[in-house]
Amino acid sequence: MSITLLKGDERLPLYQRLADLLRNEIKSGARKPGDRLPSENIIAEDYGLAPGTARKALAELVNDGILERVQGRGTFVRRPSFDQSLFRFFRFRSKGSGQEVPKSRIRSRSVKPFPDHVADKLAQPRKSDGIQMSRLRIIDGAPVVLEEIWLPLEPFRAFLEIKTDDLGDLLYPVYDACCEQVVARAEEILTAEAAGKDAARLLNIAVGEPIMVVDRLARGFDGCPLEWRRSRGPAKLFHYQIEIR
Amino acid sequence: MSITLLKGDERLPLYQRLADLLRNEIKSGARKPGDRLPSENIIAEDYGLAPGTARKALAELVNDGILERVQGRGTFVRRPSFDQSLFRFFRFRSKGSGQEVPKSRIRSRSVKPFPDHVADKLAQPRKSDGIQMSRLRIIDGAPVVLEEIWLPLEPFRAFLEIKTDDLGDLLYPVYDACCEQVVARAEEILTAEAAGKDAARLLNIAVGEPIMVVDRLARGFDGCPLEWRRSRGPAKLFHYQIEIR
DNA sequence: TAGTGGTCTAGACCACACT
DNA sequence: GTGTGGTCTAGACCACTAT
Repeated sequence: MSITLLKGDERLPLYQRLADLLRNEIKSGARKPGDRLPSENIIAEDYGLAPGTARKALAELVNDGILERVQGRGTFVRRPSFDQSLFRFFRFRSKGSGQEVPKSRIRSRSVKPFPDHVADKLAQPRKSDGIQMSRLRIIDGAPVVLEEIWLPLEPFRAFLEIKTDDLGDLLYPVYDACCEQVVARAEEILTAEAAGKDAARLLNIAVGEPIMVVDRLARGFDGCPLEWRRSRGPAKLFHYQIEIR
Repeated sequence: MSITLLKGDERLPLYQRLADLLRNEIKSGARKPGDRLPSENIIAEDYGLAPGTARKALAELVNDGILERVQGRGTFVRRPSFDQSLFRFFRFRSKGSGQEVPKSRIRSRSVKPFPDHVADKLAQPRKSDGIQMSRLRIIDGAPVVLEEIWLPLEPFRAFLEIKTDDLGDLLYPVYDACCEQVVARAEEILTAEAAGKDAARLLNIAVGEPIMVVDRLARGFDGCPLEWRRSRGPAKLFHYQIEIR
């Protein structure tokens, strides 16, 4: 057997070391979403492993949701999907079907100083300027979610040049197209609070009614924070279900 | 190669059919939590498979959280743990550490007719009698969660004989000990509402303050519903976090 | 037809737990 | 020491995709 070409802790199994290596290549951006990886035989050959060992490493990454394998086509770096976002538990379905993206109405977009808690999340200096946006998401003409979005000025300066009319209902593709920033993952936190005056008016509910609050911090491949947003919707529209085994 | 001894859809791979078979044995109660399975070699032999194939089936069940494997000891049916319950996102930690089970104060226990929505969940006839219990969970002397619990009269009649003082802070072990009912899994649903008069008084918050509501339907191995409970706590103590990849 | 991943086999060797 | 699961190898054959 040839010498192992994998670095890392020698006590770890080979398939682990290979998985870590590939994970890092993806994190660092050396491999981007949609890229095809070499076949398992090629990978195995390259690192002096048996195909089964390479296969096990790939299986682990598939399990982590980082890779996707399609029989006959190859192994691909998975594009992040927000299918599991807490957001989808707001029960907006346009009458009948489900699944659609709610329409957005942009209420404002401007450059102003970050609130301290946002600056901290985005790893920006306190009191420095950022881009703030406020949107209302609407289904069948009824407001369902109010969003406050913050971006660092760099690298999102080009985002300010885009006409509001050209912003669709999804922002992440715009970040990619105009600023070459790709959201790779995110953390979400769910809390609840009583509706304040402004939120109540915009969401068309009574002051003091409970609302669900979802804070999301979106990150790039390198883990660098890209966007912070807070989404608020009436609690009566929210319904989150999990399984315990 | 010997004939396959596995039933099921012949188009499915062998490891899938074996996994399905074992899953059913566990669901039906033929194998109970804590039971040790035969070694992978024995299983492989029994069904005329290669060890690697049996291994893959077992790996799948480990991934599903149904089995647990310990090197040198064997493969075991996993006991359900409520580590992932939404419940743990109520931020009660006794000063300092975390992790403890909050103390319970039983407020009442009696036999009365199910509310319709509870009867439906527990698959009992509407208007029939059930066991109702109300508890307050307490940390450091402060009330944190109010619970309403419903059980079907059968098979829980023996539960009524137990002295309140003998009920600890955890109920599921009691169900097992006195009624031979084991909770195998559960579904939880999270919503929020404004505190009513009673809840506010018991939880020591203002009327109208938002509270988080977790409904849980616990089931036995056969999927039969065993217990329904609704837990309510102040939203300000609740903080739920997820990762999106 | 060539190349990919998916299934399955049949072993060798190691680390760990019991007793 | 014996038996368990964990790692790793080296292949065969199949199903699917692209050309």
